Amino acid sequence: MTYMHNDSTITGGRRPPGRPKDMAHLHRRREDILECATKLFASRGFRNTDLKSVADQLGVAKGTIYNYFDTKNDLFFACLAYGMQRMRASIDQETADATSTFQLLERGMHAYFAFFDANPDLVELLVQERAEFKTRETSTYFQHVEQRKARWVDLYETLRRDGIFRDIPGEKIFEFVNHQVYGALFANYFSGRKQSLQELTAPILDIFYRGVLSEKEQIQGT
Amino acid sequence: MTYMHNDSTITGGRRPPGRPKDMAHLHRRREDILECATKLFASRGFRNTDLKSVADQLGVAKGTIYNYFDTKNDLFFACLAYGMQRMRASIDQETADATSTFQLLERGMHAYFAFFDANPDLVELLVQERAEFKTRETSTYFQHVEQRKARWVDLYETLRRDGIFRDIPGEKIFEFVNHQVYGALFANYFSGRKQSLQELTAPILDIFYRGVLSEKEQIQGT
Amino acid sequence: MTYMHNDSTITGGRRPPGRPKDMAHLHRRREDILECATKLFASRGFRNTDLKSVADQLGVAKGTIYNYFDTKNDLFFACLAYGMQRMRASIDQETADATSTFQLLERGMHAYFAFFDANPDLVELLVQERAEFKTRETSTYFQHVEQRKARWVDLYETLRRDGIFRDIPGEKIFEFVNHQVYGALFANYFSGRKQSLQELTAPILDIFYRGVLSEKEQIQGT
Amino acid sequence: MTYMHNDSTITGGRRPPGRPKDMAHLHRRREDILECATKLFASRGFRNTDLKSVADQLGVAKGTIYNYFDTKNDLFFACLAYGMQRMRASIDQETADATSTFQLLERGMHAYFAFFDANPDLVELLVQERAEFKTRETSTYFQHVEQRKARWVDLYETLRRDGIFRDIPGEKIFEFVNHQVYGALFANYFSGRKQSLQELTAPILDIFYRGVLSEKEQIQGT
DNA sequence: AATGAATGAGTCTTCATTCAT
DNA sequence: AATGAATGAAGACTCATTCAT
Repeated sequence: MTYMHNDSTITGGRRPPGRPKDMAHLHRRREDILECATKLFASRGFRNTDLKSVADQLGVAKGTIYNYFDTKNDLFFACLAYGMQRMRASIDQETADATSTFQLLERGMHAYFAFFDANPDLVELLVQERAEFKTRETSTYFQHVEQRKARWVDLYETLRRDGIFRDIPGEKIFEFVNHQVYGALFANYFSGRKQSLQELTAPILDIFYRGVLSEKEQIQGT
Repeated sequence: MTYMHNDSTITGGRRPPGRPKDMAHLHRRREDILECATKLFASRGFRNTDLKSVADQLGVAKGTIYNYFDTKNDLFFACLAYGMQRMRASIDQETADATSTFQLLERGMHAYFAFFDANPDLVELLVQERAEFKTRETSTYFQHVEQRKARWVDLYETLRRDGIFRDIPGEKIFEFVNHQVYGALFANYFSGRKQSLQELTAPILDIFYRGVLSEKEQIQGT
Repeated sequence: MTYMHNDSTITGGRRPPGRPKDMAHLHRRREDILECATKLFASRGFRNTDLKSVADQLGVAKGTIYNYFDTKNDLFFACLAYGMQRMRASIDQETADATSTFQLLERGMHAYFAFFDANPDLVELLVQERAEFKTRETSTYFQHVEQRKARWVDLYETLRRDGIFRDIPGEKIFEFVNHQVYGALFANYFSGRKQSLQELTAPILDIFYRGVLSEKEQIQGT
Repeated sequence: MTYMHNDSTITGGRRPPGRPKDMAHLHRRREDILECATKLFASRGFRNTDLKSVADQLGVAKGTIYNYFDTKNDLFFACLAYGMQRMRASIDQETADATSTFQLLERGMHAYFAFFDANPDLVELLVQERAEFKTRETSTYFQHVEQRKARWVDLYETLRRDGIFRDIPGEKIFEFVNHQVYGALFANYFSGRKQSLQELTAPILDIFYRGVLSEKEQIQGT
């Protein structure tokens, strides 16, 4: 039974009773929580981060966090989604106005590395996700990869048809690039030294395009 | 009390009082625990695995585990070390009698992939390590990589001096291969589909050696 | 701040400054809250009902409830009082114009059962009260019983003096009836089957008046 | 994989390894917990009793309780079952060697009241059960009642056939007695005064057998 | 060496209540 | 008067570790 004696004729039906919601405030706070939690999840690990410490860090009560996220797990996945969304936005923006195929490839890889140079916490979150939530079908990250896959495979196939790429299936090439990029990302993360990823773009593309064998060897190898 | 190498040389080889220790039994049980714990840590995650379940799985009491390993952390790191040791042994054996540089490279990569095809649990352990023990300087895996690094870099430098590889620093090449291999490993793990890694060896080496650009393009690109 | 009788006599009947309070509205809303809370307390239990759900059900904010009742406990006791008051009114009305002693007894019992047939929630509230507020001296319900006791005992004593009832203390008879009625009420509640209580009046009074022994046995028993 | 190197041939397969279980101790402790928890649940209510206080009362750690009962709910239901089992045992014993129908009725009622005089906590538990666990089909107590019902109805029917009871369905009589007894129990509980229930047996049976009307009235009433 | 009962610190989560607007 | 975000105390439950037998 809903309360019905709300005499809306008085206000002409325009304004609801009570204090109006401050949407901006809610949105801002939600993001504050996401950013703070991301930082802590990343630096201490999901299981070693208790919500009390997130709240303390924010100068907020524990209960407040629960006003924005139902459970600790939910908060974690929201951090993940928030990070992934920013990643997508960042890469899309960087690659939007590429004028050539090669430029697209270079910008894509560069944008990817640049984003993670600036947001290493997201790598940590991806690792945490896999470590703690084993039951999940696919990781958030790979859902993203799958979504973008077709686009890249098409690109590679075009280059192959045009005789620019050798006769290698686009899918294989995609896999190769994907592994390279992914490996660089995680190797950097796992090795503990936080070097710049962006700088890898050029050397990676060099080998990717031309291989390591000298000209002489390539001819012999044929 | 952790199980350690019971240095019988201390007693000068004379038989100590009491029932003689059944070293084989102790050693065997230690490995049983390691194998069982590895499986559970890998499938459920470190934090989601309680020692009670390890003990139950072994048909042993919880206290028994503590006779072999001081803490849960110790057990985890012992699992990791046990896995890494087996990985090293496996790869070393496969690459021992390579007769050419190219064969060494191929066998090395193949041995690596073959090992993880057969022991996917170790990948999980490496991820768990990074997820839970953030304070550790370097991950167990990268300690291994660093140890072997010089050897490979030397190899690449030789090939470069001999004019077989292009004029790319051995270190860069090492990094490239390392990322590729590492990326393949974790991509496979994170994506959830358990495909064969071994099959990747050939296509990876193909691109690694010759790049993706067609002959025509390579010449133009010069 | 709890809603209370706004004693307008204090201001001498002169109109207070500001917008005049819409007493009817306040009163009506107060009853809405009581009715909604009663339903939820009854169906979920006091401790399993949070004020948020009461507010939601009413389509009102949580804070609004606190404008009418100081605490959750207060709200509960108000529900109880509201229910008891309605019970008393209902029974008093039904028994007001009884013309004979027997009719009074029958109508009393019938009115009692009829009320709880129509308002099973109140039984739940009485149980909740006892379950949660152990410190309270007597239960709300038994305060009521005690208030009415003298009246019934007097009645029974009269019947006894008049030789209509056997030589049993009025208090004993009262207790017997009370237990019977009370037992019927709670047995029905506890057993889970919601049968009609009203139908019990006739069979109960039959045994109450004449006992179960056959005429023959009664004589022998003497 | 279960641990299999347990060389049972050494011990001839007779004794399991490790400290043998002290069954008596476990059983005793379980009952200690049940008794202590029953007391606290009864005096403070289920929701107002935290397991820490049960543990403290027992001079035991909180975790210990969880070694014996999986959840707080489980502990509660175990208390309930424990109490009901003792009730059944007590009543069965008292009524076992009754030589006549009347004796059986009297002893049954007396045993019932005597048990609850000695174990008032069980009444509280029954109320708590109904208050907190609304979803449960039937209350533990009424499951018991239903089990015993047939026996009593048969008895009453026999007395009716033999002309000892009036022509009232056994079921009705059972219901009447049940309500009386149940009402006495809960009225006593709810009213707060802890009077003796046993003393009620005689007056209840008196009215139950012969009714309240005087001989004269009974004849007229016919 | 093996056992498993006991321990208790650590955390997530709930929800009555407050109060600025 | 109404609103609902913020608060923080309270409590159920987990599990690594200890230790007497």
